[in-house]
This record gives sequence, C-alpha cells and structure tokens, in this order.
Amino acid sequence: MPQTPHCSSCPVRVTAICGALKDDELKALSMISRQRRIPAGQVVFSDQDSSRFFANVLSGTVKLTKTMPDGRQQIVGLVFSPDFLGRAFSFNNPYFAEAASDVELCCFPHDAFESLLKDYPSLQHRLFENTLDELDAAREWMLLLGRKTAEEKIASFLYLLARRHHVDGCANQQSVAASFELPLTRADMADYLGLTIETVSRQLTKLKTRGIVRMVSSRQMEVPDSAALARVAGAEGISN
Amino acid sequence: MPQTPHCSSCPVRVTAICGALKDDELKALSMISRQRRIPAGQVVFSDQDSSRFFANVLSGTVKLTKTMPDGRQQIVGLVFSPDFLGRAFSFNNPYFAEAASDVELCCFPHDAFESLLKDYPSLQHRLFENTLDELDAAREWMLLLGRKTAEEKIASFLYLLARRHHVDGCANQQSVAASFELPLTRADMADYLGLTIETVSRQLTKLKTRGIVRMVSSRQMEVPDSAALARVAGAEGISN
DNA sequence: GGCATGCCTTGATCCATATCAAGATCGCCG
DNA sequence: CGGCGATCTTGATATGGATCAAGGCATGCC
Repeated sequence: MPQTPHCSSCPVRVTAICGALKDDELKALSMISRQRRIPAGQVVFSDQDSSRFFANVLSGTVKLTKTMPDGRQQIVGLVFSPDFLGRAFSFNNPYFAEAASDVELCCFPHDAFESLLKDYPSLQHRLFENTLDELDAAREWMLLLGRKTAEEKIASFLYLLARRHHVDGCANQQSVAASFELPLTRADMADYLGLTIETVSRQLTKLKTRGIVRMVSSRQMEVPDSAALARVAGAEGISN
Repeated sequence: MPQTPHCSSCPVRVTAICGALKDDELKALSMISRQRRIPAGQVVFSDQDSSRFFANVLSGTVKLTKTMPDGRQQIVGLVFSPDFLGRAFSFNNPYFAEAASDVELCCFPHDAFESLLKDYPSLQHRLFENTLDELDAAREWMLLLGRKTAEEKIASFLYLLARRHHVDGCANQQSVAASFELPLTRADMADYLGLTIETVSRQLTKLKTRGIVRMVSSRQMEVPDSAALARVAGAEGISN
C-alpha cells in the first residue's frame, strides 16, 4: 500500500509549489499525492510515454535528457530536491527523465492535478513562475554550452552546486568553504556540459591542482573560495 | 503621436497571445497597446534595465542575447512574428533584446499589462503555454549546442526556418521546396549556433555544394528537399 | 566614378577537445 | 580474501572548428 504522507511533515512543503496553497487547498493536494521511491538509474518517465507525469522531488536528483538517433545525449535539466517535475498542458513530453541518484518523489495523478491547476489559480501561478525560472536556467546553460571553455564549464557546474548547498547550509556568507557531493557521475557531467568523460576528469584534476577545489573523494568536493571558483567559471553575474 | 491600432486589423490577432481573449477583453488590451517600429540593430530592452517590457512582435525578428564580460556572446532565443516578447513577474530581465531586422512591435505598458494578466486567467494561461513552448525550444537548442556538429547545427537552423515558412505559406505539404530569407547575418547565426562566422560560411557553402540548399543570394535560401535537410540536421523527431 | 564600410567567402595554420588506449581505484559479491 | 564490473584517471594521438589573414562583393556617400 502506497504511503500517503501528511503534508504537514513534508520536508519541502514551503519551498515546493505546495507553498502557494492555503491549508484547505493543501489538504486537497495531500489527498491525491502518493510517495514513491525510485532507485538510481531507473527511468522516471520516458519521452515515448504519452501520459503526463507530475511530482515534487523530495530528495535526490532527476536528470532530463534528450538523445539523438545515434546515441549522442544531452542533459537538458537537473531536477533537485524541492523542485517540481513535469510538463503541464501537453501530451507529448519531449524529455526522458531518469533518476541520477536514489530519488523520493511525491507524485500526483495527472487528471486530478490538472483539475487542481484549474481550480487554484495560485497553484498555476506558482508553476508558471517555476517555468520562467527554468527557462532562465536553460538559457544560462545555452551560454555555457555554446561559448564557454571546458574549464569554465566544469567550474560553472561546481559553482552551481556550491550555491545550492550554501542555501541549504547555514547563513548565507559569501566566499566561505563549501562542501558538497557531486550528484552526477563523470559520464552524466559530460552529458550535462557537452563534453566527454575524459575532458571532465582532466579539468577536475586541473582545478584540483590549481587549488580551486579539493577532492575528498571522486564525488566529495570542497570549495575553499567560491569567489575564485566563480571567476574561473567566467562569472557573468558575480552574485552570491 | 503613437499609433493605436484597432486589434481587429492586427495581422497576428489570432495566433498571438491576444487570441486567448474575448472581444471585450481584447478591447481592454487594445486600449493600452501602442505600436512601435524599431530599426535593425537597435536595442529593444537591455539586461541592465530594471523595468519590465511586454510586446507582441508584429513583424521582423528580435534576438535575445547573453554576453560574457570578455564579449563572448550567445543568442539564447529568437522572437519571430506572432511571438510574445517579455518576461512576466520579474524585475531583473536577464536578457538583452536587439532587433535583428526592422521590427514592428505592439507594446503594452507593464503595469497595465500585469493587471490584465491578473484579471484574465485565460491570458495568463496562454502566456504560460507560450513559456512552456519556449522552454522546450531552449532545451532542444541545448542538445544542438552541446552535441551537434557544425554541419548539423547549420542544417538544424535552416530546417527551423524552413518549417516556419511552410506554416506561413500554402498547405502543409511535406518535403516541398521552401524558399525563405535568412533573418540573421552570418555573425548572428554564429552567435546562435555557438560557432564562428567563418565556420558558418564554410558549412553553408558545403550544404550548397552537396545540393541540400540553393543560395539565390547570401540571404535568400531555397530548400529543394526539406526531408534531406532534416536528415543532415540529425533529425530527432522527423516530423513535418 | 572612386572610395570607404560592412558583410561574406576562402585559404593556411593552430589548438582545444575528442578519440583511442591503458591502467588505477572502488565497491560489491561470492 | 579475491576477483569482477563500474567508474574514474591519465597518456598518446587525431581532428573539427577556431584563429589569423587576405580578398571579394555589395551598398552608400562624396
């Protein structure tokens, strides 16, 4: 029997789209939600599926990929912890979603969710703002893919992760040592950055040698000076 | 005195976001809209601006760009004729918008437009769907930027344009000769595709030599077999 | 007409990153 | 404990596209 959790104990209740809802509305959403665990490497939904899929990511990382007929692949989005996963108002989801790590989802049946979207404008509005942010992020990534060097790409990615973890961690000090785990394998990093595995590995070693990052293990990173990392990343908006 | 056109004679009335509005709502939008002509090369809005900007593109092409401190540039979006231009619900628009050709806009004052968005859910919904489509397009372009060869990039771009013009033109036959004008200079194409001017030029010559396209002039293109073009583009979804 | 300017093409060379190849390291399972 | 597969690193070499350089072709202005 699937777990039907109380939203009141949900770790992402405020930050996720649910934050847009009043108590009674939240209850309606709670009624239809259903928690699911997905092990790393498993497909969440496919671009072949004709059915829609809606969920909040409670923990873990989901990658959205596009693949060419000959197998070349590009990760076009990473969906982290409080983020929403799904594509409203469309029957042909053009992405392939796969768990990059073990993932916990809070899933919503599509019909019920879409009718909630109609009934609660604040929910739709929240989702809209979400989508706008995703669009901004995608375009930022277009700059990275089209114009940055391998070194800048790697640094940008690490900087992205470092910022994410700053937020989670303590006060938002700037340029403070950040420690975090890479949520992706080298192969996935390559597919996210438009590089090969080998180049990813080499550039990481280079950043390590330059003292920009420390590698506790191949997955565990430490950034002694995030401003320095931002500089290597080609820092457009040198903020936070 | 600025022209205040009747929406009833608007060339993009149905296809633009205005299509979501009923007659009386359209009248409200009409009241606040204001037509503007912007010559090629001129700035439409800047990422430095703190004020919001909303408009429909009536004719011409607007490019959205991102630039790095050292001048490297990437076009992150092209806004064509019936498309909407602007970023709702945000004070820091992260893009620089520039007229790629002479452009006609139907502009909306930001406060008035945002209150219309609140009052007319159908308008907001239309804009939401628009944004979802833009996101899909951006991610499609991420695959291009990260994984396609120069030749595939050029072919993909030409195929994009060919499809656009098919829609505008007569019946939607497949694989029929298409003729269209490039809305961008070689330099802009390079910035859109993550290449240099020289590579763009060379690959165009190559496609011409291979008989995939004919070049009436440096800007005027003819595609005898759009399916062949799609094949060179690395065709993921070989549709239309 | 002549000249300047912007846009485009073509050629020669270089280099960043891909590709090919070989280990090294780590975790897992028998 | 040993071995096996997956993941990661490192080295040698190849190559696609960048860079550097020159010239062609329009268009507009004097």
